[in-house]
Amino acid sequence: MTNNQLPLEPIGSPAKSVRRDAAENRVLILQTAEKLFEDHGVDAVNMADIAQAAGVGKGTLYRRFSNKGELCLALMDSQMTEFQDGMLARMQTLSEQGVSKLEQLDQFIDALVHFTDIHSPLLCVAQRAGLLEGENEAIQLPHFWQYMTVKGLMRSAQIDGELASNLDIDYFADAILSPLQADIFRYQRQVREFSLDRISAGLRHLVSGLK
Amino acid sequence: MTNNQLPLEPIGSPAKSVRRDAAENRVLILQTAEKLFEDHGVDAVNMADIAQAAGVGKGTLYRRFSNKGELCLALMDSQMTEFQDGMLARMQTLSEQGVSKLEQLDQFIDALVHFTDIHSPLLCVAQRAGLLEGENEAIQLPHFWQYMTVKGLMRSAQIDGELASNLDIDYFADAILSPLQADIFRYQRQVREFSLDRISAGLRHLVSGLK
DNA sequence: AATATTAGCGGACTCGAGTCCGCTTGTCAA
DNA sequence: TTGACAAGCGGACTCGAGTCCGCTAATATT
Repeated sequence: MTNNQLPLEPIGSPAKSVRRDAAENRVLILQTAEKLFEDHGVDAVNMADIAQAAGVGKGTLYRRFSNKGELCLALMDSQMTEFQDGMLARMQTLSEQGVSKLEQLDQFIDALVHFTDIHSPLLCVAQRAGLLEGENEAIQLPHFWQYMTVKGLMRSAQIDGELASNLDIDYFADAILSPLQADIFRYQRQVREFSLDRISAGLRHLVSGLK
Repeated sequence: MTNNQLPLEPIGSPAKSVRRDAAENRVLILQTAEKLFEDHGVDAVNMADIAQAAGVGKGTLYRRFSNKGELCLALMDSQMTEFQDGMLARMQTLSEQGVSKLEQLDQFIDALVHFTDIHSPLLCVAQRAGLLEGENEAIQLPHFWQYMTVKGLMRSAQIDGELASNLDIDYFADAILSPLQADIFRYQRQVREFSLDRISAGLRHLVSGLK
C-alpha cells in the first residue's frame, strides 16, 4: 500500500529556523482554539474570537493557519496520524495472519465510520475549506489518504482474486467514501438518525456487492 | 411511488393577492441573475451585483429569495419539474411495458447523472445553502424527491422479488445518492476527470451489487 | 374617491472571513 | 557585539452575505 505519511507539520527539530515566537504562537493558538471550540462549539467561534482569546492579531492567526479549515485540521493532526498509523499497523498484522483484503477493507471502513463520527464537527469545517481550494493540497491530505488506502486494499483484493479484475476501482473507492464526507455523514446521523452500526453495515454491504 | 410534486412557487393565478410589483420584481430578478450567471459564472456574481443590475435594493432581492441558493434553485425550477414529470411519465410507461423496477432505477440514475452534470454550478450553491439550514425545507425538496424516488423504486423492486427483502433501503438510497451531491460530483468530474458514462456505470454497478 | 391597512421596498448596517502593509524582533554573519 | 534582513506580527481594511427598519404604494373598504 502506498504510504502517504506526509506530515502536516514537521515536528521535533525540523530542517531549521522556526522562530521561537512563531512556534509558541502556534501552540498557543491551537490550545486556545481547542478550548473555545469545546466551550462554545466549532460553529459558534469565529477567527477573530480565537485571535483575541489567544492575545494575538488576526494577521498572526492567518499566518499560521490560512483558514479555519486548516486550523481545524491541525487540531486533529495527532489523532489523525495516530489513526493512520494504527490502521496501517493493524492491517499489517491482519495480513500476516492471512486475513483477506476484503475483510481488512471492512475493518477499515468500520474504523473510519467511527473516526468520522467523533471528529465530524471539525471535519465539516476542514472539508468545506478543502472543496473551495484547488491549490491548498494540505487540507485534502486526509481524504487523499483514505482514498489511497481504500484503493490499495481493493487493488490487492483484486490481485488476490477476491474481486473481479475489471472493476473500476478508482471510481468505487471514491463512491464508497462519498457518504463519509463529513457534511453528508452528519446529515445521515442527525437528520436521518442512522446509527453508526447501520451506516457501517450499509457501506460494507455495498462493498461486498462488488464481489 | 410517492408523489412529492409540491410546487416551489404557485404559478398561474394562485390563491390570491401577490402584489403586481412583487411578481414583476421576481421575474426581473430571475432574468437578471440568469444573464449575469451566464456572462460571468455563478461564483463570480454576488447578491449585491444582482440587486444592482436588476435596479432593485438588496432588501427586495432577499425578500424574494432568502439566499443565493434559493435563487439558484428558482432558476432551475422549470427544468427541475420538467425532469421530474418526464421521469415519472417515463417510468409509468416502462412499468406498463413490464420493464423491471431495477432497470427503471438504472435509467433513473443515468438520467440523474446527466441532469446533475448540466446543472452542477447552480446545484452546488443550492445544496450548500441547504446543508446549513435545517429549517428552510424548500431548498431541500429536490434532493428529497430524488431520495423518495430511489427509495420507491427499490421498495417496488423488493416487492417484485428483485431485491432481497432484508435490505436497508433507506440507507442505500442515501448512499447511492451521495456521489451525486453536486460538490462531490463536481470534484469527480473536474479533479478525477471521470466521464459521465463512467460515473453512471459505476453507480449502476453499485446498485446491481445489491441484488 | 378617500382612507386604512399592510405588503413591499431599498439601502444603510452588522457580522465574519480573509488580506495588506508598515512596524518589530529573532537570527545569523562578521 | 553589532548590524542587516528576513520572518513575524497586529490590526485596520476590503469584500460578500444577510438583516433591519422607516418610507412607499398597492389593495381593500366605505
